[in-house]
Amino acid sequence: MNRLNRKVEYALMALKLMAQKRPGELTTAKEIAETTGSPFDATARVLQKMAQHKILRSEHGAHGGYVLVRDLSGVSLLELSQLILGAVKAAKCLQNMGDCELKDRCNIHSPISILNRKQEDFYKNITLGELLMERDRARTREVQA
Amino acid sequence: MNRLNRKVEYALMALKLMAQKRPGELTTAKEIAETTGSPFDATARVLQKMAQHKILRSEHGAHGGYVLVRDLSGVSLLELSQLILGAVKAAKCLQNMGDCELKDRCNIHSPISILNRKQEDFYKNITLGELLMERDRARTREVQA
DNA sequence: TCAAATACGCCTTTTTCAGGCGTATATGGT
DNA sequence: ACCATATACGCCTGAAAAAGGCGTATTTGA
Ligand code: SF4
Ligand code: SF4
Repeated sequence: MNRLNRKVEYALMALKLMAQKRPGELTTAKEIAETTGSPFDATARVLQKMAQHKILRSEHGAHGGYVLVRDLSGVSLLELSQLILGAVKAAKCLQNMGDCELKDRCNIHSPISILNRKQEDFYKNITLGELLMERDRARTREVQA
Repeated sequence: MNRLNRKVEYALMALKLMAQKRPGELTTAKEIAETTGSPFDATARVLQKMAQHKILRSEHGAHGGYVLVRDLSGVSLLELSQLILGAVKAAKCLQNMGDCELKDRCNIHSPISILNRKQEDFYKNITLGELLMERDRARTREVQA
């Protein structure tokens, strides 16, 4: 249904790259942008956001960079999206400071709120660990197909 | 995560309204737009789309209108979204005719495709019936909380 | 002192979303 | 026959959101 935000994609690419490194090894925004092809500025911004939220640790100055400090199996896709995008709800009226001009005549408030809850549960249960570290996912998919 | 498209909201409002009527009773786009406060044109368009896909039946001319012809418990939110929005995938590269400029260097193809599949499954399992006909949903929620 | 890196705010461009307009067509009432 | 009221549909414009570039400050190792 919904297309993944580009910034979230950049974050996932960066995390995937960093997860493949030796523990403690630093990665620069430049390196990430160059290997993935993503724009430097946008990449740098999501790295900063993730550092603020303690998913990464940043080191300033020359030979600086970022390093993964949280176990990705403990980070949900919901958390990642929220820290990058801010809380995104299923409808305007649920959003923080959201004012929908239909709010008085609207007849789907409770369906929308139910859906919102289900969506949050769904994304909360997808961890970046399981998403990015697909070991023998190929085999699994063949079996399912 | 993702905000529901406005057209889909209009469709849900219309369906909810029509589901509350006597079986076979016609509802006009004008009535729906006026009672829900949604813009007439946008509402009319989603009604036409739903009629094309045989969720509604339309009657032309004076005293015309729309009537629900499918059991909403057999219609998924995925189906509704697809017929209104067209197939929407989790990323550009999965979209029909989608060309992502990163596709060769991108390192999250398979995570994205896994996510896409999960999302589709999720929305496929939400029926409009369960979403719109919330009988004693209030009680249910209290118990869960 | 310089080079390389993070940090951050602002701005423009691009793309998508939302919705209005015009017009054709169908149909029942008068 | 004519008109009022509906659906059907394509096109176009304006608003909103997404995407991303620019400038600059700060940190730090060589
Ligand atoms: S339309 Fe109804 S549900 Fe959607 S945002 Fe406005 S009030 Fe909330
Ligand atoms: S970034 Fe990777 S996943 Fe996202 S669209 Fe481009 S290719 Fe597909």
